[in-house]
Amino acid sequence: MTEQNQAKPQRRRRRKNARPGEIVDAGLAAFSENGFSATRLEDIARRAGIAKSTIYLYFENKEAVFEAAIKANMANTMDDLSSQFDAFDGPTEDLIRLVLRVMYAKLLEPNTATLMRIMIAEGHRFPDLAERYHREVILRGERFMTALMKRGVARGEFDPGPAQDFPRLIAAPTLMAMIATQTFSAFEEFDVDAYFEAHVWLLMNGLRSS
Amino acid sequence: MTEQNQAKPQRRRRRKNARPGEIVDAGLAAFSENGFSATRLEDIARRAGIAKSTIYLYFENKEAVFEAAIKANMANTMDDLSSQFDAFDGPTEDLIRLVLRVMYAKLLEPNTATLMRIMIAEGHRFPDLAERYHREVILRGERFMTALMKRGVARGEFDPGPAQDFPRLIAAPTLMAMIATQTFSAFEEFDVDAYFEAHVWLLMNGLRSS
DNA sequence: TAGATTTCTGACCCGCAAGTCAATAAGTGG
DNA sequence: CCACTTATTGACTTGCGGGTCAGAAATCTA
Repeated sequence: MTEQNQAKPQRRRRRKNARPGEIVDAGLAAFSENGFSATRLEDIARRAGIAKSTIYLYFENKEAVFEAAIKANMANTMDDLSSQFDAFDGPTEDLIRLVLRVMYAKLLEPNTATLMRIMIAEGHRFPDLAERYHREVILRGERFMTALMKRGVARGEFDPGPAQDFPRLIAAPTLMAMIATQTFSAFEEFDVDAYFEAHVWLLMNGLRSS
Repeated sequence: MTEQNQAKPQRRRRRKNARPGEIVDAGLAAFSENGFSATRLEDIARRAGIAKSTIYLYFENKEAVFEAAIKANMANTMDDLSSQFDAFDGPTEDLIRLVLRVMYAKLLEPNTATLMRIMIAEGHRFPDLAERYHREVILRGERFMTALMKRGVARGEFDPGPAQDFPRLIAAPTLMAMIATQTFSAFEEFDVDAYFEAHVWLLMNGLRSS
């Protein structure tokens, strides 16, 4: 994201405006490896190539770094999706394919996956973050899926059915893929592409009007 | 599960064989609220109504309590499923319905949900636990789902298709429900029963032979 | 009822990580 | 090149929580 400076020769460089970004990046990386509690500010500092105390020049405390890291990543999570939708004119199946592809790409990208994982795990300890995540990611995603469904029904491609009321059903397998690659990757081969195809196949069969 | 003794009048009671169970229960409760790192042994002790040092009579250290808590819960997670399968004779759709119902019940039970959540979040910090979980829960679950699919195809109820290769697609929405109820329940109404119906509907439509 | 034995505990130790601050080096303008 | 400002730091304090242990209390045995 922002500039890396792991092993710059010159120490003690002054970079007031670049610092917050560097700290946030380092924080995201560190938090994703160990979760919130087990991450030491020292870790973050080392990753960012600065002293621990420098962090306190830019952030109130550890929690503030955490929040900033999450917010930074959350901001652009959903933007990629909307751009796909607007100017598409083909069958809804193709559109869903496209959208799901973006979702898979997003969710398998380590930063986002990590963020999601931490949110699932420690969300209830940061209620306002969880709320924000829910509002900005989950709900927006759902509205988006709902629009897709409606489009399909309107064009006579899908039958209306109870699944229309739970757009998150469409995304659920993506979550599963995230977990497979994040948590259990050491113990199994997981062919994301084949899984993706199976996901789409099952979904389309389920939605398609008969 | 085992006997609760939050506020027993008589203190310092000796209950050698009941202790481990009590500690494990208290541990599970505590860990689920705060995750592994943020949980203090003091918390566990208070919940179990004993002194912190008593824990060390029965467990090596904090991690051992965690492992015991997870193992205790894992042991019987899958047993409920197998019992359903064997002596069933109706259409596979009904069987899947039955199985999914058990899965939902299991996963929405706080202890199990919690365990799963922690596994997702901190799994990679406990590789052997994650491996065990993967083997005893994920893989067993998958074998089970595969058997269901085969049964359906053999009876001519389902078409063979790529989804057969990824039985976890069937279970994915259950995971989503877990997260909705665990992490975001404060911010939304979530009608589990309606969701369940929609899940089954979409799934059956997707699998059914046309 | 009086040891002997076993379970339990409070007080303690110790290391680690969050957070502070006076000293210091990097820039800046004259 | 020399004050002057300000970003940066390493050494320090502090509190918290994991882990230990000597002794107290419960239970057992006779």
